[in-house]
Amino acid sequence: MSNLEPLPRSFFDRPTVRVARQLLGQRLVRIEEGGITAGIITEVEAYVGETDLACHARAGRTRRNAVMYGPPGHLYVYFTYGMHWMLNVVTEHEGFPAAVLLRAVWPDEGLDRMQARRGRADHLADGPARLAQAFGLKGQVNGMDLCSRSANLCVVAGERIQASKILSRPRIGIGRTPEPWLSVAWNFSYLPKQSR
DNA sequence: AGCACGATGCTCT
DNA sequence: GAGCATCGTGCTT
Repeated sequence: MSNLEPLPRSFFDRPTVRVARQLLGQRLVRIEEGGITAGIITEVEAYVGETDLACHARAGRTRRNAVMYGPPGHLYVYFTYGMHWMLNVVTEHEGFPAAVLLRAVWPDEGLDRMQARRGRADHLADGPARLAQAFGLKGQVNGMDLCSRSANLCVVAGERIQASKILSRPRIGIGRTPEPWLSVAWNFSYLPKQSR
């Protein structure tokens, strides 16, 4: 029986880069009527405030990014490239727009549901859009609270990843962003026991 | 293993 | 109208 205790809001109410690094190794869990879908978080990215020119909040508050300005521990979901949904967890105090993009998880429960939703048996959740599809999440869950007792989607404690095992790289897919934001190493990942 | 490209529609200027 | 926090396919090394 797996742990279903959500990480507390205080976990997310901290500097975004720290939250991002510490999300590695934790488990993303969705509770459905048909069962549990879950995986270990293996890749994330930090997007930090209006000064970060890769962050959706760079031009201030809009209808799309409003959730990022809200309290930490909520889900920020947006649509891109005409077909893909991205999942982010809001960080830092209310009023400061920042979030961590979930880019990959290592599936460890509910593989059958992920395979059905992905329409294939491999590459289930390695990539932000694949992850969202594997968990069956779209725009309708934008703004959801991941820290409430009754949340059917949350982050629960997994294993702690040693700092020496964490790889830092520039963020992916932000090609026209000016420096230094283009090159700052705010993509964090690690290799779980097995390889992809 | 790596690159090029098309799909497809929302958001903001 | 431009630009996208991407993915899958197909083709080349």
